[in-house]
Amino acid sequence: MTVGGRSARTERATETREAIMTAAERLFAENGPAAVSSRQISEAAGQGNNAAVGYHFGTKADLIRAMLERGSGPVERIRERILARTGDSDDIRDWVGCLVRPVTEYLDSRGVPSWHARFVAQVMTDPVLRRAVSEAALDRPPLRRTLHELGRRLPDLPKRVRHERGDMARLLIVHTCAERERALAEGTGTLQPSWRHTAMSLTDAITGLLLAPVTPQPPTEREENPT
Amino acid sequence: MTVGGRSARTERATETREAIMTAAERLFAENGPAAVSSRQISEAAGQGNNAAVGYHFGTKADLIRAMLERGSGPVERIRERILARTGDSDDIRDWVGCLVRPVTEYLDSRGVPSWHARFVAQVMTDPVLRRAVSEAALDRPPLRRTLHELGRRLPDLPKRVRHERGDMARLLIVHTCAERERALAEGTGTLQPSWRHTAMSLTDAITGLLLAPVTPQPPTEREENPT
DNA sequence: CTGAGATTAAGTCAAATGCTTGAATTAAAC
DNA sequence: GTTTAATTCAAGCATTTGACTTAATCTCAG
Repeated sequence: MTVGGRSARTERATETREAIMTAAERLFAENGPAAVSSRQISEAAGQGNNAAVGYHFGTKADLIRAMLERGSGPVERIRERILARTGDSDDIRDWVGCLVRPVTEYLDSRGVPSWHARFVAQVMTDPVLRRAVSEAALDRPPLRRTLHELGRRLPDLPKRVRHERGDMARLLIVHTCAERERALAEGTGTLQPSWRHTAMSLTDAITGLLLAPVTPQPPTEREENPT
Repeated sequence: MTVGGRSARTERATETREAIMTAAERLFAENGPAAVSSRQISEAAGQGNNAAVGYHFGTKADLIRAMLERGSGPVERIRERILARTGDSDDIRDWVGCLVRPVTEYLDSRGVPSWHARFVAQVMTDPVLRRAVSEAALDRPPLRRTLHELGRRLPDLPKRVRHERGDMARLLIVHTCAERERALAEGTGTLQPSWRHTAMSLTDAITGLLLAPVTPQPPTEREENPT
């Protein structure tokens, strides 16, 4: 029966796809996406077939898109759960937490070592891959709602400043998590850099960042010389 | 005369080296360091010799190190100038400016389009290249002094928190500048995302980040249930 | 139980890459 | 004016890569 598409054949294929994505995540995180060939990924996934990536995903960019999808699903589910528990709190930190915690808790759930944060950071930084992220990870309803609710509770900033600081918060979450993940994997941190602690640090920092006073723009361009 | 080592021959070589680094900066920023071959760089630099990179720099990692050096020199010189003008101000924003402005002003001096910020961001994110950055860009005396003076004026944070937030500030500067540089190059920004404006935004944000209140650590691990 | 379609295995091939080599060019040194 | 060393050029080599092809294996509907 093809009920639910769960035939043994599609299941086998799904296992292979998962194996490929898991292997790719590690290889990408360790070497950078551009430095890893589809061949290597297929081999690392235990597939004698060196064209397995091509067969199951198409191009390497397609594989990366699928990997981003795989991650953003669980993250958004966690966000929905936290969002529900947050209700209509007026504490800005709660809403920043809705931004941060889904990511850290997902990474926590992946155990140590995890590779996903480093993988995402690399993809986001790559000039040709970066656009795949916005399509896959941004524009999810729970995230949009979080941003909306957070925005309503922020002191009224100029639109432009709000946008800039949103970008900075995003950069901070992605890259800080990547660094923590590395520290966690290498066991380098002298102190426990747990994901719970990381979430708290990030929440503190981003809250401060969003609430920071805005230096008024000089109306026109002037050379710096504030006497 | 070999006075000052400025013979015509070494000068020619220096020109070639500069041409290679300039071409590499653009290619790296546009495609990512791993996706660009030494051959391509040599060709883009106008060298008929496809081995020019190898001859002048050695491996690609050596080239990247040289490129980082080339950038960090001017940046640190600007920092010294700003540092001198800052004197012993007690305004934290002034000291954060000593962190931010050398970078933005250097990028400003490179005109539009520039590629250096994107190049550095990529190198910093690459798992194998990243260590080259710390050696080349960090550990410069003016930067160390800035961090020291800034630290003295910060409210006393736990050592660990201070370190974490320093890392975040660094991430923020590097990646925000990279994004602005891209926006500037693409002319995408609906509003003027000038480097002066970027410096101000970053200074505001980082100041807020550094001064943010610290949520006290729970002494032991507890499950989240803040009711 | 059998055949069709899906999946995996194994190998081929042209193009690209890093590295090396030797010849040609150039300008300083004698 | 010849020698010498630094630099540039052009080609070659072993390896890798992505795309493609062919064959073997597996699943399951009829």
